[in-house]
Formats: sequence, structure tokens, C-alpha cells
Amino acid sequence: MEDSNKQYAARNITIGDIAEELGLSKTTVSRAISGKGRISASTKLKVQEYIREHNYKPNVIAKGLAQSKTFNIGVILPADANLTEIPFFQSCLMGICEEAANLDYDVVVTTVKEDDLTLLKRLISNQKVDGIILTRSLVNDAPARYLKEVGIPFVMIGSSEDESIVQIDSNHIAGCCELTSILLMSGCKSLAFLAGNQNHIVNRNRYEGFLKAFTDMKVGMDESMIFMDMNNKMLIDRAINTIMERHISCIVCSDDLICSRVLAKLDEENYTIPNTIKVASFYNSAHLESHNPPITALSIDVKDLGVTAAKRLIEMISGEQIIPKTWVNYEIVLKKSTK
Amino acid sequence: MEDSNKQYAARNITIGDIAEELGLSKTTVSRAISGKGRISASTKLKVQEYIREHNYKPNVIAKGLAQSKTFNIGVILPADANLTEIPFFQSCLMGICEEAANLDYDVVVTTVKEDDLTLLKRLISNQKVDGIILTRSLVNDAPARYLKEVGIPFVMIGSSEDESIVQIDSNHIAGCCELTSILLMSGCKSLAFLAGNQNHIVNRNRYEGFLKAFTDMKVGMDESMIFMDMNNKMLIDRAINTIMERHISCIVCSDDLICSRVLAKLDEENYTIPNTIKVASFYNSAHLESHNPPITALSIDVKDLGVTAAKRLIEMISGEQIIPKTWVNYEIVLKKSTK
DNA sequence: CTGAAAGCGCTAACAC
DNA sequence: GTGTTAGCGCTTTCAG
Repeated sequence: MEDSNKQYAARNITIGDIAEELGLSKTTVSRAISGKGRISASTKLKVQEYIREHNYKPNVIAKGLAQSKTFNIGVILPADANLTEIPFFQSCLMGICEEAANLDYDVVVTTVKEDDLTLLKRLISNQKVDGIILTRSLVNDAPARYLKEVGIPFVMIGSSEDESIVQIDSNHIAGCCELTSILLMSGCKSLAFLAGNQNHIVNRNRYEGFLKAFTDMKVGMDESMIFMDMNNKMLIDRAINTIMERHISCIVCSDDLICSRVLAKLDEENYTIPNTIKVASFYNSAHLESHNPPITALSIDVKDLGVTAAKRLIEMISGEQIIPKTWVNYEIVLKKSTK
Repeated sequence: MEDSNKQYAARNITIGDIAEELGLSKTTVSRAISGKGRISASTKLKVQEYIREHNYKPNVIAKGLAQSKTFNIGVILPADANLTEIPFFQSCLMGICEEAANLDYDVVVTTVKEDDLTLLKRLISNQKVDGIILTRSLVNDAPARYLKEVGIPFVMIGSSEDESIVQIDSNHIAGCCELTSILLMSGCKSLAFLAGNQNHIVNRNRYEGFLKAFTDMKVGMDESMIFMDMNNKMLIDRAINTIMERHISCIVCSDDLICSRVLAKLDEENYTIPNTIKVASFYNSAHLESHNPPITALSIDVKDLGVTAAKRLIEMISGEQIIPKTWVNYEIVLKKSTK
């Protein structure tokens, strides 16, 4: 058993211990570690060797206290019922954790339910983070507004009309426009669009992209085939009934959960895909991929969204040049459901 | 705009400021806040009033440094590909965050990929947490072994043969036994069992419960209808083929992802549920619930698992009586898929 | 009941 | 190059 594991039982070794042991001052040891300030190569080496041998790990908390930093970033996860079902946030978080660790930061998470900012405020006032990542964007976003007021650095995964907010997102407008265009060109005469909550910027953007495809291609669109706020199964079932009565050729779902419910309803009514009706979605969940037939969808590297957000935020915290908007790639994956 | 929001821009008010302002010593102010030590009711009140009015928030980091605590708990999330698809961990995390905040702790998360403990070790050696929650349990669990060595308090969501580990779980053996018994009693003559990775204790336990039902009811079981390590679609497809050739009456899936793939394959082959084949699962995902027909399943309050884990861990950290094992309730929900 | 002083582990002027 | 000192914001003996 290496003694690296004993560190917890025994009191942790400190910079003072090293200084004493090596007959140096704490300052010198600190300098050897941080690389800041003048120090001779030889003592630096001596200290670094001692550190390696004794498996010294600096106390980040103390360092933080001295520098008025925490080396933590906060991540706000939505706690609304539906959203737990979506792997999006978990994937984001994976990316954030990975990149944060690379840059020597830790990740503190908390949740926000609807517009209840209690836990967010708590995190801030506890002074345990140097900055915040918002993992979604709502219309008139309350968390974002709060963070702006408070003045703490933050970035948003998602898009906002407020250009002063640092944003990381994939281009949902362009993506949905592209997907819709492909569908139109591949011979779908009529399309229906089903989206979730209109308060989510992402749903608005996908809708906008959907419209844009029609405008760009100079094709007329039936506005009654736009279904927003499809937040429960009943609404979706009803929408599908309408859609099928109208003999629409293809349904575009703005997220996986909706698509999953759409597929259930279509199956229930014994409609076959893609013969009777085609279906396309936006997904990152394996579930739709293993569906029979596989579902055409716009796919995003969600983990990369997290990685990039963490990187941007830590850049901000470190006082580097801030990059207002970062686009993350998407990819349209054509499958049997639209063929 | 209340000035509570200005706290970030302006330097935060400290205990020293209050002391000076009120003509007291820092010690007295500290006592007024913590309630520790003797202090007159009047000065205590005076301090508390000042605090409220000026919206003072103690610096938890500094407090922690002085007490060699962090008031953070760490949560280890698995980063393996498949697991991102399962809402289980996200729901756990919601519960953990909620309860931690109640008890004035914050939640630091990190990930562990397979047996690569790098990020876990990093979290520990950074000394940013007072304890750890493991969110799953593997056979010969590497993270658990490491944490035991290091000696940091930790709890496990899941079960382990190692009784020295504080565990929070629902009784998968009893649950699966009960579910299986119900299926047997309701007239299923033959059952097949499909589970994921055998290294996951939960899969072993469900398997054990499955067997126990047969033993308890003195019914013979066909061991060739046990399919473990069904980690990809191909294996599942093959298993389903075998199962259908043998005219099995019901398939029990040990988790949602497997069940979702099973359903896809059954649909593909045009088998109907429950007429040709019945299906039962273990779920917490809305997706299976909205399936047509709805799937019979054993359901667990996963968020409660998280809440309880956080509670137990913080009890340990606070030196309270430790409770070695906490069972969380499960419920068997009978739906059309087994009728 | 209250305060002075030391200390948690580290950094950052400022001297030498 | 290196050391001294003060300080980050709080707790905790120990006196009084």
C-alpha cells in the first residue's frame, strides 16, 4: 500500500512542514510550487522532489482563501419533473466535470425548480464558486437575470437574446432549417412540428428554423400544423389525431421525450413509419436510435457543449479575453424513419 | 433593487466589520452567530439584527478552514457510455442536492470511468469534500476500496457484501422475487430473465430474487432462459430470438435500457404484447410508462435514495450514530404488458 | 459574559 | 534569491 493513501488518516502535510524539513521559509516553498517569483533552480528542484516523495498536495481551500478564489464552478441543473428524463443535462455535466478537472477546478452542482432561485442564491451567497454555468435558457431567464445583477461570472449553455451573456450552443435555427429543408426536398409535401415549452429558447429557435426552411424554399406552410407546448401525453395524442386526419407526410419533433410519446401514440394507432407517416427528431438518447425503424434526427455532441462551457467560464474567471458566443457542431443523421 | 444583490460587486462584509461597527470583538460576533459559548441575550440579539439588516452571510470557506471541514459532500457519477442514458443518476443527484442544501452542505460532483479512479483521487486529494456518495455498487468495487483505504467517510447507493460500508438501497432481491412470484402466480408458465452487466451488484441481486421466487414457489426454472451481460442490442436481439423460439410466456428485464431494446426487437419482429409475449421491467423512466402497452415494473423512489444517502453521509461526518443499511421502498406497478 | 491572541494553510507585498 | 510579515475570514483556547 503506497503511503499516498494514508494522507487522510494522518494530518495532511503542509507547506510549513516542508519549509521546516528543508530549512526554508514557507514563502520559498510556495514559490517553488507556484513558479511565481524568483527562485533558484536548485531549491526549486529540492522542494519539488520532497513534494513528490512525500506526496504533498496543496490545500486548495487555503490557497483559495488567500486569493479570494474557490477554484470551483457551479452548475445549475433544472429540477423540473420532465427534465430528469432527458439525458442532455447528464451529458453536459460529464463534459463540464472533465474539462473542469483538466483546468484544476471542481464542480459544485445545484438545482433550480421553475423560477425558484433559492438554491442558486444559496450557492452564490455561500461563496463557494467563482462562476456559474447555466444549462438551459428560458425566455426572460430568471437565473440569468439574477446572476447579472449579482455580477458573478457566468455562461449559458443555450442561446439568449441578451448578447451580453456568454453563450455556448449549437445553432438550432440553422440545424432545424437544414433538417426541414432536407425533408421538404426529399418529397414530404406537408410537415407538422411538435415542440415542448415555448418558454425554452431552444424550442423557439427550432421553430424559427422550421419556418425559415419554408421561407427559404418558397413553400407555403400550414400554421395549424405547428404544435407548441406539448407538455404531456394527452396534448400529444390529440395533436397526432389532428395530424393524421390531415394526412401530413412527416412529423418533426423538437425533442426526444416528445418524439418518444409521438412514437408510442403512432404505434398505438397502428400507423406505420415511414410508410403512413415519417418522423424526425432531435436526439442524443440511445433509446430513439434503437427504435424500429431508427429515427432521423439532428444530433449534437452534448458533452462537448459541457466541455466548452467549462472552458469559457474558466477563461472568464481567469480574466482572459471573453468569447461571447461559441457554436458547437451538429449533424443530421438520416435514418429509415424518413425514407 | 435590494442591496442583497450588490454583495458580489462590493467586498463582502465580514465578521470583523460587524465587530467594529458594533464595538464588539470578532469572538463575540462569532459566538452570536454560532450560538456556541456564553453570550448575553442582548448582544446576541444586537448582532443578529445587524446581520439581518446588512444581509451578512458568513464565509463558509473560512469557517471550514478554521474547523478543518469543507461543508461539501462529493458525489461520484459513473461516466460509462451506457449509463448516461439512465435517468437514475440524475434523479439521485436531485435528491442529494436537495437534502444537502437542507443540511447546509454543498455538492461537488465528479465522474469515474470504469476503473479509472483519477478524478476520484483528485477530488479527495484536493481536500474539497468531507465525505463521498457512491452512486452505484460493483463487484469488488474499486472506488469503495479506495475510499476505505483513504479513510474518508462515504456511503454507497446500492448494496455490497462488505457490511462495513454504509449502504442505501431498495431491496432488489425481495422486489424481484415479489415481481417474479406475481408473474408466476398470474399464470406465466415460463419466464426469461435479461440483465445487464454482472459486475453490477444490482443485476446480481435482481437475478437472485428471480431465482428465489422459483425456489419459494417450488417451481422448476430453465437456466438457459437467464441472459446476463446483455450489454448491447445485438446480444439482446439474439436472446429474444432464442426466447421466442422457446415460446416463453414472459420476459423480465432488469433495467430500462434493456427493456427498451427488448421492446424494439419485439416490435420489429411483430410480436404483440401481452398476447404473444409478456414483458416486465424495473423502471423510473417516463419512456416505458408512455409505451403502448404500458409496462409492468418495479418502481423505486430514486430521488429518495439520494435524499437518504445525503442524510446518512452528513450524519457520519457530524459524528452521529451511523446506520449501516437503509432500505428504501419499492412498489410493483402492474400494467397491461403482463395482463 | 467578553476579548486578545493564535491558528487553519496558503499567498503577497516588502525588505534584505 | 530568500525571508519576514501581514492577512484571507473564521474558530478556539485561554484570560479576565
